[in-house]
Amino acid sequence: MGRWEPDAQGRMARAALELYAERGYEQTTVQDIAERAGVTERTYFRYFADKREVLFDGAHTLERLAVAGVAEAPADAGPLDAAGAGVVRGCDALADRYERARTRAGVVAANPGLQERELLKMAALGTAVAAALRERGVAAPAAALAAEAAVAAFRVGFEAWVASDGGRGLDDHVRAALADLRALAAG
Amino acid sequence: MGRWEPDAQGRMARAALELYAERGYEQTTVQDIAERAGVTERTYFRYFADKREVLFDGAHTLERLAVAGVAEAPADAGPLDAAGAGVVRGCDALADRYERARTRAGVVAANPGLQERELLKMAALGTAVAAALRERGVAAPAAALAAEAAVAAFRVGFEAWVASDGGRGLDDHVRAALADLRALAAG
DNA sequence: TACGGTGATGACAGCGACTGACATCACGGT
DNA sequence: ACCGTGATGTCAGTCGCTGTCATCACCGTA
Repeated sequence: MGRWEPDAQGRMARAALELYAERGYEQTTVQDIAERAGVTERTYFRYFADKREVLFDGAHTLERLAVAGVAEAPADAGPLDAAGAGVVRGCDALADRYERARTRAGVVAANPGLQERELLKMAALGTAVAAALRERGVAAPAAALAAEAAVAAFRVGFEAWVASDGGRGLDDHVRAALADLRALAAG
Repeated sequence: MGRWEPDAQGRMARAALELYAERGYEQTTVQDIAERAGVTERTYFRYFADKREVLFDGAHTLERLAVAGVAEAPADAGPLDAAGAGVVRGCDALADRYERARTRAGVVAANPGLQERELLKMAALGTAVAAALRERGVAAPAAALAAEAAVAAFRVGFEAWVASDGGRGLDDHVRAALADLRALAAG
């Protein structure tokens, strides 16, 4: 693999997921990833902030979709409805990547450090959704709570999805979690 | 400070918070903390797993209180009520430490790495509360969602507390967030 | 008092994550 | 053929973190 092969970032992301899944996150060095991708360690750190970030380069897409979903929710939808519409829209970012999502979820579940990063991304998603809600005129505290609740439902739905056989879509699971949440709060 | 002065852990925790607040987390080395506490770097890592953990040694107390609060909630309380009672009970762990909590919150807010750790602790709190709810006979999915929601309310309440002048107690803010959450879900 | 066991600490070497500085390379335009 | 530009390689260095072993203070016991 030459020095100027295209898609260095994609090669590194794939190499990292493979290695993390094969031998574990801690047993993989950044140099291992760089070698498999045909670059040097220094180049890795030009694309990814640290050893973990390579697993989270799709987070931005998810966030962008969710914000769009909130903005385009019906005008008469309440805060929780709008936030729910956002995270359901975000599901499009992962819809056709069930296998990869499953592998990745297994890697993350096996390492607390990676869980930390995932939680930070989810928190950022919540912040973005909350901002989108305020854009709709929702008051700040209600926006924060509705966003947090919707993101919690997304997480629960995501976990159910990767634990399933993939027969139903991620969005189905997330919608079910949102419905559960409403039932809970009412009870 | 001699080699065998008592309360090495407490000294290190105080030194770390001071240094993180004075010059920032990244500008502080573990050796700086160890020196101010009168120990060596190696001793630091015998008490704390890493450079961040020194700010989170109270998390266990919070978790234990919350679990007790859930277990002792009225038998006829719903899942969200019981989870809410848990996080309200957890407030006792911080009730008389407003100043320290404020300083610590500022340090954490200034560093994404510390936010990650805080999120992990909150997730662990949610897991523990969910387990306590299942102990009460709540079904697994409902327990997870109720716990997540209650922890979200705790976080919102905590943020309001440290942003306030400390006139009202942390538990007041958390109770208000829980009430907001109910109103939201109903709307 | 002398002695030995025990737990905490210090000293040291080493790996790996991450960064800054500078050289080098491929490519496109002139 | 030349040059500017951006991506990459090379190198040195700091810091987080760990394993290993020696050392120290304390405590019980003879």
